[in-house]
Parts: sequence; C-alpha cells; structure tokens
Amino acid sequence: MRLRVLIVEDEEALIEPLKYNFTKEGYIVDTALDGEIALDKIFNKPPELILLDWMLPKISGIDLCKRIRNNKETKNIPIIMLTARGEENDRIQGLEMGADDYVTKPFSINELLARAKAVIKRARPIFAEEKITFCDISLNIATHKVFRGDKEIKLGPTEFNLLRFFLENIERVFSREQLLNHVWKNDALVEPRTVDVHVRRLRKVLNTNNKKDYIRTVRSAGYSFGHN
Amino acid sequence: MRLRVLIVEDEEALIEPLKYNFTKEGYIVDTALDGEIALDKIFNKPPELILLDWMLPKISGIDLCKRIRNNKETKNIPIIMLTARGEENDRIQGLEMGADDYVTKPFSINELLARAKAVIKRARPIFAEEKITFCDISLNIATHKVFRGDKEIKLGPTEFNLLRFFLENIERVFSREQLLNHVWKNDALVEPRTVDVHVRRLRKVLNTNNKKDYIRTVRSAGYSFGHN
DNA sequence: CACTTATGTTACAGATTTGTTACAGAAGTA
DNA sequence: TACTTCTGTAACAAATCTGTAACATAAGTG
Repeated sequence: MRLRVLIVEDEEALIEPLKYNFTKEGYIVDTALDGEIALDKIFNKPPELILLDWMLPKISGIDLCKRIRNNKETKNIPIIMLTARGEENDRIQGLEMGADDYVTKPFSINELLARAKAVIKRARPIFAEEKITFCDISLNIATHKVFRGDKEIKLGPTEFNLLRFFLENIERVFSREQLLNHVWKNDALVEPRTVDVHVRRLRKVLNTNNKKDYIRTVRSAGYSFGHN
Repeated sequence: MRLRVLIVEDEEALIEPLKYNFTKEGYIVDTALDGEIALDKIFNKPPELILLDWMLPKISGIDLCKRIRNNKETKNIPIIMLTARGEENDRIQGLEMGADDYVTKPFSINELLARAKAVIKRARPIFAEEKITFCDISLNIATHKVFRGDKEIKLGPTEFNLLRFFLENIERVFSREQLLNHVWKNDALVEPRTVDVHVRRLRKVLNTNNKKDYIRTVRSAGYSFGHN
C-alpha cells in the first residue's frame, strides 16, 4: 500500500523538494498551504503521515495538532513537526500536544525520511490529557503523581513512562521491542528482557496489598494493560 | 497569582480548545454559555480577563460589555472580543463600548494568548496589592515580603521570583528549562543546574526549624511545589 | 513425562541524576 | 569608593535509577 503524506507548509521553497523526495520514496504526496486547507484535507481523507510546519497562517500548528488529536478518525495519525532552529518551546509544546517527532529547519531530507518511516511504524494514539485514569489508578501528567485508590504510588522515571504508555493504550498488547521504541525512545540500545524487569517493578509497586494485577503477560507476544 | 479568565461563548466547539490552552498557559478558566450566566459569574467573582463572544444568546455582547463597564467592581476588567470575520461594525462598536481588544474568528490560539497577556499586563497595576498563600506560606507581591507562619523569611530576588512562580502553579512539575524560561525570563543564558542551586537556597530558608519541605524533586522531570 | 522455550525474580555494579558547598565575579548600596 | 548581597558555576558527594546476568519457575510440545 502506498502511504499518503500530507505536507502542511506555507513556505513554497520547502514544498517542492519535500514533495519530490517523498514521491520518489513511494509516498503519495498532498500539500496544504495553511491550516484551514490542511484540516479540510485531513478530515476528508486522512493521510498516513502529516508533516506540519509549526508556524502557519490562519490556524496555528498547535491548534491543528490539537484538533487532529481530538478527532477519533485522525487521532492516531503520526505528526512530524517542522520547527525553526532554536524554537525549543515550540518543540516541547508540540510534543506535548501530541506530535510524534520533530525536525529542525534546515533539515536533511534523508533524516526526515528516516524519521517518517520510524514514526509511521510506531503510529499510536497519543493523548496529551492532563490526567489519565483507569479503574482505581490515576496518573497525572502535570504533577507526575500516581495514585492507586487514594494511596500515592512512587515511581521511577521509567516506570512512570511505562505506566503512562500502558494507560494510553489500554488492552493493547505490545512486544518488548515496541515498548522499547515507545517508552525508552527508539535511540536506546537496550536488551528486550530489560522490559521484563521494569514490568516486574511496576507490578510490584502497583499491586501493594495484593490487589488485582493490571498487567497481563501474553506469552511470546508481550504485555498489555487492562482488565484481566 | 494564577489569573482567572472567563470565556463567554456559546459555540461549544470553540470552548474546549480555548479552555485547554488557557488552562495550559496557567490561567484558571471558567466558562459561560450565555450572557446571563456570564453576568452572574462576573459580578460574583470578577475574573482578571474576559473573552467575550459578540454574538450571544439572551444578553448581547454589547449589552454585557456595557454592564461590566458601568460597575465599579468590574469596570477595569480587560475584555477581548471574539467576532466573526467581516463583522466590521461589531468590532468598532465593541471597541467603543469598552472592549480592550478583539480577535477575528477563526483565530490562532497563540495570537489570542499573546493578546490576552498584553491586555492583562496593561490592566494589571489596577489590581495592586496581591498576596499568594499556600498552607503556612504567604508571599506579598506588593511588599515583597514572605512569611512562613509568622516568621518573616528573607529572600533574594531570584528566590522570590522562583517561590512566586511555584506558588502560582502549585503541584505542577516544571523542568529546569521551563523554570529558566518563566523565572529567569527567556533571555538569560544560564545552566540548567543553576536552578538546583536556587531550589536548594529556597528550601534551606523555607525549611528553617526542620519544617516540612514543600519543594518536591521529580527525578528526570524537574521540581514541583505543594503538599508532599 | 522429559525437553524446550518464555517469563519471573533477584542482586548488583555502573550510570545517571540530584544535593551540597565554596567561591569568584556581578550587582546593588551607602 | 568600600561594602554588602546576590548569582552562576564548577566540583565533589550522595542518592537513586538502570540494565544485565544468572538462576528459578512456569508454560508449551511431542
């Protein structure tokens, strides 16, 4: 299947080379010069990938991102932000809003293509909700606090990220490799079995007072989080 | 102080992103679906900013604006009008009636946020003496005095700003970079670890007589201020 | 059952992150 | 100016987290 990519960019000089290279790489390329056009096209016929310039006329990148993420049909479409150099805040904001990755202008086409491939591969739902809950577990992203019932649970950084990822993807089974990609970010060189250890740690701390275990082991497939 | 903003808008699709973004920006957001509710809320507990849709059920924007301006308690509250494209007359009328600024739908959230910041800043001096308290800590912005219980605490300028920022954003975790942006203002070139030192100083002076520590370290994420 | 494979569990060394301190230079004051 | 106070940084100490290996246990297979 040829994947469709929508390039949302108002700088015409950038559009052409992008279009050329993505087409050459086998994508079906469409473009939108501003956020309004983009929204229209996205909701009309959702592409498999969106390249999104953060500085846009009419509808800002953040707004567009938000709207894409809030629509059931489009919320899983991977988004790569294109930001100007040094716009650190935009990047953080963008990632918080649910962009999957970013590249900084000027960027190498090859790098962008590589990231596009990576991001499509691990397309997943992202919700930048402040608070995620599941049964008696709640995880607050803003405060980084986690509760089971009314008992606060202290988690290390990796456990926090792991739990967050699970909560964002209830019931779905992930292989160790997938978890490494999503939770550890795709740059780390880590043994798949390491996931087991962190799952164990998470289970241990989540199941104090021998409460029900939310993490399910799916033999020879991976782990999932949900009712059991 | 976290500023309260009242969004007076009947278009539900607009309320959500507005609410989300203003909340994220640190405002306390309240909404009113029509002019009657709005009036009620405004006179009951005047917000620091009003976003006012010009086309409203029950009481029109113009009417609402007039009433707000005619009341001693509320006449200085900045108002930003939200108008539909091309409603030129409304805009002029609105500005005559005392709105401070306007944006035209559809608008960029970032632009609106920028304008909100600007009008509040203009209006700010009117809301002079300010005092933020949290548990046994009180910080007076006007006098720059800080107390823990009834013991005055001497703070340097940076510690004061840092504490103020924390008090304005209870429980929320901020990365070192975020703190540098907000407390040091985004112009300074300062090592992230510098934040640690100031946090340490703040802790030290805040926790005399080995009192409870309000500043929480969130490993690999940053710091937050609140109950622990 | 014996055998193979996958997962659970544990301990620990090394890595990473944060706490703490001292200090030189900047900035403010009298 | 002389003096005080404040700031940012570096350097080291302490705390905490991480990944791995090694072994234990459980689950499939024929």
